Amino acid sequence: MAVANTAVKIPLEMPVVEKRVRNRAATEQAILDAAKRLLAEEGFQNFGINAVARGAGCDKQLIYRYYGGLNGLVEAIGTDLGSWVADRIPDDTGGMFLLTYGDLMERLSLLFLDALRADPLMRRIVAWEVSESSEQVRRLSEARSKALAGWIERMRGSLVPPKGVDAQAVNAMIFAAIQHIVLASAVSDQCAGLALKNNRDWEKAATALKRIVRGVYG
Amino acid sequence: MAVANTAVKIPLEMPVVEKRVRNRAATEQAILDAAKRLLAEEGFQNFGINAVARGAGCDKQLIYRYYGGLNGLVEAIGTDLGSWVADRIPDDTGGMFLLTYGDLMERLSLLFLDALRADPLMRRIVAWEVSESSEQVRRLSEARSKALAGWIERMRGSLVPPKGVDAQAVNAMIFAAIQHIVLASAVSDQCAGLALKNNRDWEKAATALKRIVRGVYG
DNA sequence: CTTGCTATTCACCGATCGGTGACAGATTGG
DNA sequence: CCAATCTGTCACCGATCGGTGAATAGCAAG
Repeated sequence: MAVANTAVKIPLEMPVVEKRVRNRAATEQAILDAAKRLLAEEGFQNFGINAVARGAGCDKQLIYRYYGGLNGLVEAIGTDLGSWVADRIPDDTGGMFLLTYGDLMERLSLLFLDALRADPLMRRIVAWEVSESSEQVRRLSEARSKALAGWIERMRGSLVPPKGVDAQAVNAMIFAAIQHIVLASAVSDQCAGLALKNNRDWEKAATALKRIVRGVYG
Repeated sequence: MAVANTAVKIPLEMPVVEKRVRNRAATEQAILDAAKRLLAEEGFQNFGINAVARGAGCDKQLIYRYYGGLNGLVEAIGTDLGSWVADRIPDDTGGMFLLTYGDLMERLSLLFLDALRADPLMRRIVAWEVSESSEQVRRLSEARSKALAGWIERMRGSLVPPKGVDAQAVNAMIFAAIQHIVLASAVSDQCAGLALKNNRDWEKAATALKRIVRGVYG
């Protein structure tokens, strides 16, 4: 093909364009950060290659190069999740003496409730978990539940549940309740007729939660 | 524009195409059915005009004409939801005498658990509710919670919760637990470490649920 | 049969999606 | 200095999305 006009465009006024430095590590981090931010703020619905690249301010090709596509990127998010949990939920008893299993579960429940309320990324992941059954989300889900189980185990210490109670099943119910109520509140400020807007509402929820725990474990 | 070649294609072998009768009412119903089927089977993720039209075997234009687009269609689904609930959850006490509020809540919890487990459409809607905050899903959500509240009210009869317990908050927790555990089981056969595959597993869940209810309401 | 009316289909639009191949500029090793 | 390598950009692909205007096919009354 004949070259007709190769006139180079020379901008008369040099735009002080941010000199994008060549730095793979920084770019990888920017991509990962953008992915987490996007997922936390927009949810999994419009979470895709194009959106992440846009958010990271780089070309989507780099996501393929550095993470092997969305799958790898999601996996990287999952890897982060461990420290994420450790950073956000206290690992000690807060100076309290947890004498009984009931004490423990009450504290765990309230801590988990507050932590989930404060963590949009976690919330989006939980919502994703119950909405889709792809390999991607399965990995994320595993990472999350593993981190959570580790936290619980560390907090449990040597306390054991009372005999005659299927603690695993009961606790699953309790944690399920917390997760659902927090998810519901995040999208509609209520759950099953219970308002969940101000702190007053959440006090009521926390009290109900305590009552349930104490009703089972004493 | 000059007509160059208007040769009409005449298929040599007449395909025995299903003679599509002209019947607006039937088409509307087919569209609504396809929408419910699609939502129940595929979830809200790929729920759109094109998919519904494909599922109903008609052109998407008809969805705009008859329902005014996806919004109207979703609203129609919501309208159906009332009878949907009434059809699937028993409205009487099943021959049992519910003497106490605890009896009532235990029965309601187990009925709701089974009903939700057996109803994929409801499950998808609940998952949708906690994943998105659009106007569409808000309408659906309202219809669902209204139907549910009505059912509970009918079942409640004259029973009143014990004094000293915030029944609204506690019940919200209980229903939240049921919803989340059923949603989780539908996508991953487990919830918070508790397996939820066979009937044995569900027995454990039901027992835990009863224990929680009895722990609060006696 | 002709003339409407209505149900239904068809063709096309612009936007966005995930994905890929080719290229440009900076860096580095010989 | 040149050549290879690495980082980053760009243009393009086919598919699908929601949405719309126009044409077509069947029915009913005149």
